[in-house]
Amino acid sequence: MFDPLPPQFSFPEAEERVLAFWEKHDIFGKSLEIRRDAPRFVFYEGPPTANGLPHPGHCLTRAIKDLFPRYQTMCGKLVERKAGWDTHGLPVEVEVCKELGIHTKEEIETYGVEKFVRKCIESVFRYTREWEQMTRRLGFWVNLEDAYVTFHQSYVESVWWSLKTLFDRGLLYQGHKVVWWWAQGGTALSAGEVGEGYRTVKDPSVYIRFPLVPEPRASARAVEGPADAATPRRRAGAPGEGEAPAEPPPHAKLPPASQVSLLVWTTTPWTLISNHFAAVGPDVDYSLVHDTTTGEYFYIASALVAPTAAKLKHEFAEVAPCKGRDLVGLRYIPPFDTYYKSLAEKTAPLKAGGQAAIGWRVLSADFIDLATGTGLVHEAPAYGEVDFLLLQDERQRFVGFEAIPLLNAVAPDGTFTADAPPAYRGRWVKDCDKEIMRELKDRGVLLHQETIEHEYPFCPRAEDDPLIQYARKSWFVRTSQFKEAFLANNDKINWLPEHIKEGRFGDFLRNNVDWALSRERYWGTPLPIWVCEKTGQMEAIGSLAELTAKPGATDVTPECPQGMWAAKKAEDPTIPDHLRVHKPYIDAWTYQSPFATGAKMRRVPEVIDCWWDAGSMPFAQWGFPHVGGSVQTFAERFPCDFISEAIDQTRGWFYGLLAISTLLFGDAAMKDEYEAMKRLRASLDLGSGEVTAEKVAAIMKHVASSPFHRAFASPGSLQLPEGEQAREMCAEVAQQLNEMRARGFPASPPREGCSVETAVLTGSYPMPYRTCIVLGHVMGEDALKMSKRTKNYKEPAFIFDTYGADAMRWFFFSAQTPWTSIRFQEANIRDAQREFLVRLYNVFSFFNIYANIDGFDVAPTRPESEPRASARAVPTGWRPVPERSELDRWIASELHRTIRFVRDSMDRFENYPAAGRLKDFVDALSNWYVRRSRDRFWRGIEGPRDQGGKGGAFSAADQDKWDAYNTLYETLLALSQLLAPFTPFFAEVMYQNLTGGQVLRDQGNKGPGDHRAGALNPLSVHLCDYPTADESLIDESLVAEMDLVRDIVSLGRAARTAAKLKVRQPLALVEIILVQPEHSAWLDTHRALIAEELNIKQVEFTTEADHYVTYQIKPDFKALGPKFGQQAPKIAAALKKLDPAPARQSLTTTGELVVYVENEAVHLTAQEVQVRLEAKPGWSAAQGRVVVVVVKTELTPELLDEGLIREVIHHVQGLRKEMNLPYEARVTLRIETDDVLRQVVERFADTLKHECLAAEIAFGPLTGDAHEGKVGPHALRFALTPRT
RNA sequence: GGGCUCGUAGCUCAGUUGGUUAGAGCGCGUCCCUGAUAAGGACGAGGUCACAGGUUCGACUCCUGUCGGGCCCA
Repeated sequence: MFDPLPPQFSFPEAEERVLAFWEKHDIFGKSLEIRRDAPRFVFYEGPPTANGLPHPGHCLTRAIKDLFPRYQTMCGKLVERKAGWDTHGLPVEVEVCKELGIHTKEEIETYGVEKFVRKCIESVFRYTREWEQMTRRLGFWVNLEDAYVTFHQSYVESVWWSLKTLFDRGLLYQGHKVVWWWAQGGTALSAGEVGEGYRTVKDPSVYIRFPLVPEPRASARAVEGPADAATPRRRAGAPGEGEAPAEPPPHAKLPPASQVSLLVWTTTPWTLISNHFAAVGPDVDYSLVHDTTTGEYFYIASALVAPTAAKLKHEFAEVAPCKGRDLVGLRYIPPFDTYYKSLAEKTAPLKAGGQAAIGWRVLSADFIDLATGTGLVHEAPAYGEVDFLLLQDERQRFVGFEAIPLLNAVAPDGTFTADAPPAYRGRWVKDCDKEIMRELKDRGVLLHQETIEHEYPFCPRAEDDPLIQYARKSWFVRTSQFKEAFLANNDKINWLPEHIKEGRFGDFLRNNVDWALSRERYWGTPLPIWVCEKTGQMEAIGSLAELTAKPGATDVTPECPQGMWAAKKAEDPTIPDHLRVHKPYIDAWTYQSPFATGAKMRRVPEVIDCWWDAGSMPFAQWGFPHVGGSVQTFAERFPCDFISEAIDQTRGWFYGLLAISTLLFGDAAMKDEYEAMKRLRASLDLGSGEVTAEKVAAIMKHVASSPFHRAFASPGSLQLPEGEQAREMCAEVAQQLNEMRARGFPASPPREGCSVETAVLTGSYPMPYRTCIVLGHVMGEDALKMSKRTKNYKEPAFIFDTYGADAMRWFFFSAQTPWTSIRFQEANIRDAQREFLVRLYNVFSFFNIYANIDGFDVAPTRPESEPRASARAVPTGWRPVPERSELDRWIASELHRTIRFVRDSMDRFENYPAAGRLKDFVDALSNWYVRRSRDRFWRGIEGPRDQGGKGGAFSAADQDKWDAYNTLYETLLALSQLLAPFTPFFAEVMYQNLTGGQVLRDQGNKGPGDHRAGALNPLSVHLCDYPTADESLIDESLVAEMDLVRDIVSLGRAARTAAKLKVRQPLALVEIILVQPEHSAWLDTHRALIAEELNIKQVEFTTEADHYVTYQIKPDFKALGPKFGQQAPKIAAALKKLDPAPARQSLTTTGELVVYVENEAVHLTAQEVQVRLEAKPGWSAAQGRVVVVVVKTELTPELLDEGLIREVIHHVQGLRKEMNLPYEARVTLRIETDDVLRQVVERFADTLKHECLAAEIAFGPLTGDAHEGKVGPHALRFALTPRT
């Protein structure tokens, strides 16, 4: 007995029961426990921020993140799922500021950094409860209790370890970065904030003369390598070598005394004071023009000569054209001598040899815009990002990176410094624009000024404050050095969709610039660098313990003589301990400088980019390497097998993971480590010096802190000294190494026993993740971005309550590939549920109802003591599938084909094809297997139920019935397991019901629950193994034949429709014409089935039916094309001309066909052509690829009468339903109609009585309410009276 | 402005190394079933595969350009 299903099944209610069941029995925990010793499938959780509410996009991410771990678990892997939370960063600070009603850094300082940071820590978990509810309700199994949190001390210290490692390897450096700067507030703004504040404003637009230095070209440019000079910035997309070499600039031919200038354009006159270079596009066309008004000469972009002349109201006569690259290297006099007066003659050595001036030269740039201006651009690198990058590229050409200074006459508060001319010092730069223009005009440098309107950003908090681009000191990680390693790692990642690898992500990697790490903010991982107050020398610190162990380390401040942390903690014991490693507490720590006596080391003020936090999670989630056991824990779980996030993470988390892992664990890291080891050995003098326990301990300590030695080095490579103690330590290390290798670390293990050196040479790239599914964005109902304001999407909770989590999950998995951007429409979710879950429920419910009616049971029918082949229960009438009927063998074939397909797809992380296949299978089960099997389920039972087993005492009819039950039962049980990763709730409901489990019964559903199968099955479907395809049950030809029958039936119906003959009208004959005779023998045995489905009395098969059809011989291009190439269309033409009947004859008898192309015989095989059939006109026929179905449309009086009676039955049954009569209610039927129909009814009275459960049929005029209908040409009035 | 990506039926989306009849669901129309029943099913109409060139014997598919949407970066 199966627990009866509730009359009104509610998916959301059932899901709540399932959740309670899972929690009560800790099914998630058990699913890990049963795989405790299994190989790992490693999953990394990309940490979300909990200071915003979860929306449908997060549901998609979490659904995908749940699907594959569940699948892999059922496939026998251990899939730990540690949750994580991203807690640092500007968004958190912004939220807190909103709450406090403040927004500047100054206001934060006034409010108090300590109080502010404590507000931040409260804010980050504001919506934790909502996140946890969503996660639980969606069925995302993840370990929330043991989540990693980026602000936790162990996490921060782990991040510190990574930064210290990089600092010690010289990969962390200080430089400049141009940011959008709010000068009045003294802070940089994020891209998002800048985007908020754009307004249309009027700004000056000025044309300035940069006179060329009147010295001979030879001396001016001799130091410049022309090819080098013509190489634009690397972002330009690689012109460079192979390009036309630069020509001498045309003005060289002018008389020596000629006045030649660059004509330059800018909209920020205040930046001219810090002018450093001029830029041209190397491939842009320029012209040397003669200003006939003044007699001087200008360089100007050819395309802009005319508009500029018009503006200046000068006449320009073109003298000679040239390319931008010809101008590169020319020197000029800037409009202000701020820096020029002292630095004009300064040169610095080039890497390529020789010297070059450190400024006021023409550079080549790729950002020259010919829409406005003059095509020559003034460069003040401190005030523009592209300008600054141009400077960085120029610096690369010099021996010392700092050989060229950054010229900057503006203070962070936006006023001119002492470097600027006295008139402007101390004044807000934008206020000086007018005076600067007047001065330049007076000096004759400014040729023209006007105003333009354009979009310019303002501070979104202080609307009158325009932002400026401004270079700030910043810390960088030298990621650009690792570009090749990034690309090599990227190559090993399985990206879905594939184009991410070479497209968006590969592209980003190829254009890699150094990671700007630091942020001048408060709530983030503090940058662990301490600076000597005297010498400026620096040290990185890897942990709090390391810091406090430094000589003279203390956090005593004037306000806190007993130490800041102790004081604050005493003041308020509720301060979370994790804050010890945060601002402002960490800033209090100082220690003795190792660089200068009596000097102190103080921390730099910055915190770091929170993307570095997130990208560090592979090791930081374990507190690696400080926390005990974390080295091994990490090594066993790196790299991971699977991550998934939305596409916006390409440059965020996906990049962070890859970059940080490559920097820390890549071959360059190993090489550095190898060198460090060598240095350590040398310093300990192991070669000849005395071996002491201290020396061994020093080496072992080093080894212990190094993941590379643990993972890559063999004890031999350490060249440890001899001795009992050393040997023991070696053995210990060796054992650990072997264990880690056994668990698959590193990703590509070097040969057994090879040294670090060999590992470096063989190259072992630690990509942090093997497979990454990049999700599309979830859009609102209107295909626009989801917006809280317009409310264009339904809340997840609403979907859960209305349709359930399975409906949402199934929609995500089955409606589109995961990288398609999804429209989150309620209707789509409802449809997805109806076409799959509801359909499956109907089949499930069908089984449940009739299995209980017939007493089908899966309880063991033999004594427990009797040995069984398997631990499975033996259900009523069970026998092996091959002994069952064809239909059973067919659905078993389909089931196992489906299992095979779903496994293949899921192993490749392709949920969409897998879901599609499951959908098709459920469709086949519902619309063919159950439909065709109904009679078997409904047939009455002849003998007792408890026979069977060996000796099979069932009658053939009973056995067939039990076969049907067993087949449907086994199919549904397998389906519940197949679906478990996709729709874990409904899968559990099915499984529990089928195995006598508890989910439904716990809720007070009545039902005896008397079968014992449950005891033999795992407690939950999620503790089962994923089904494995049994190839022996797959009968491919049966599948093909059944497809053919379904095709034939479908075509037959189409033929009927075409002839306007409804299925209710019986017909005499259907002719089925096959292209190939191969299946006809099998089809012959299925005449009855086809006859029944089509309501046609006689079914005939033939391959020769020339009077119904014509033949067509068509080329099969897939075979012909590669073989005949250009001849293919000619062969096609020849085939078209062929007489098809004899051609077909030739093919069937000789298997060959000869056509003539340009008088040459071409021999074609049967595989190279396709024979098609086409019905001749006048027959009602429908054609498929290999079959034509022709229906005989002739209606005899007998057939017509049968049709009429079916019509009458249809009407009566309709009325029964309308009257809500119980299925078994017997009725009296009264009919009023003409004589003809009456005679028909009388003739078929028995059929009518049987079909309509009519005990009596009465004829005569009807009074009162009678129903009316039309039966063919006859009018019909009728009424029903239930009999008691 | 640059990079990536998408554009296929009224709507939402598939389309597997290029092969000549481009698919599904919804919606629509016609019909069937009435013992899964506030369900279920069949059939049909509907497409210049955004546009324009090119490569090829052959292009929805590959290349170039244009137009339009999205994302990221300027």
